Amino acid sequence: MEVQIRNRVWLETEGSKFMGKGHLQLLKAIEKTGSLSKASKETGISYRKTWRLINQINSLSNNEVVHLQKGGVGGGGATVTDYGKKLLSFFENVLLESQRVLDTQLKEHPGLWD
Amino acid sequence: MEVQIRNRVWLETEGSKFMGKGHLQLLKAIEKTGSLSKASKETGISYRKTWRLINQINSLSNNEVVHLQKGGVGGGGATVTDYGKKLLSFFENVLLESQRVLDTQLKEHPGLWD
DNA sequence: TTTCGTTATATTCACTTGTGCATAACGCTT
DNA sequence: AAGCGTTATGCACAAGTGAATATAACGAAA
Repeated sequence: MEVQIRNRVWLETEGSKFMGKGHLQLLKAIEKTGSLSKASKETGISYRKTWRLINQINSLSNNEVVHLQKGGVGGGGATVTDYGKKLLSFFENVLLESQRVLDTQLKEHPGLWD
Repeated sequence: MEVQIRNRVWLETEGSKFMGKGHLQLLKAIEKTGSLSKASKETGISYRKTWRLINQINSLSNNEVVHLQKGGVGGGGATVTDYGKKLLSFFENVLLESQRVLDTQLKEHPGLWD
């Protein structure tokens, strides 16, 4: 019996979801592409959801996480702020670390799945 | 800015969910009450879902986790097997430990939420 | 054979979540 | 002033999830 341990981690503030896996994917894709629409295609997440997630993380945070420009050269664009990059790095670390711990716990109990 | 870190942990086997938070609550309640219907009321989880979760964990596991008796004395009942108790104990530990690790990570990065 | 409380199962409804499509608003460039 | 690609937003639809309800099936005890 092959057992895997999975987890989902997210940050909350005042009961509202602040940052999760989707946010992380999008922040990375925005860094790479420079726009919400391209990040949407890159990740496979619909633009509707993309916009909602970025709007969420921006409005819940005291500091701006993604800077949005509507109109202008190239039609506009989106960039991850320095603060956003710190946040991204922190959360990515948390994800890796937590999964590592869980896998360890699993290995410490062999023979439980016979 | 008050930030909390949350997580959901579950076990999978062959792509199907095997055990999660709901299962854990129910196993505890079954130990206490001796029946699915009472465990359902105890936890506030609907009987439909209760039955489905227990059926899931039983059919995905090689060993019986909850022993179900349909009909008979008192109409029947449900008991957690010895194996089920081991499983319960393991998973409860994993939940506590993982939350502990996440909270630690959060504390290691003060000033990120100013 | 009847009774009892339980397990087992189908059906319907509401709620949530995400997609897809359409369209407006924007502001720099030409 | 026109064009462009982007952000911003509404609306209808589908899919998944769980609650509520009703009812059948079961088997030991009386």
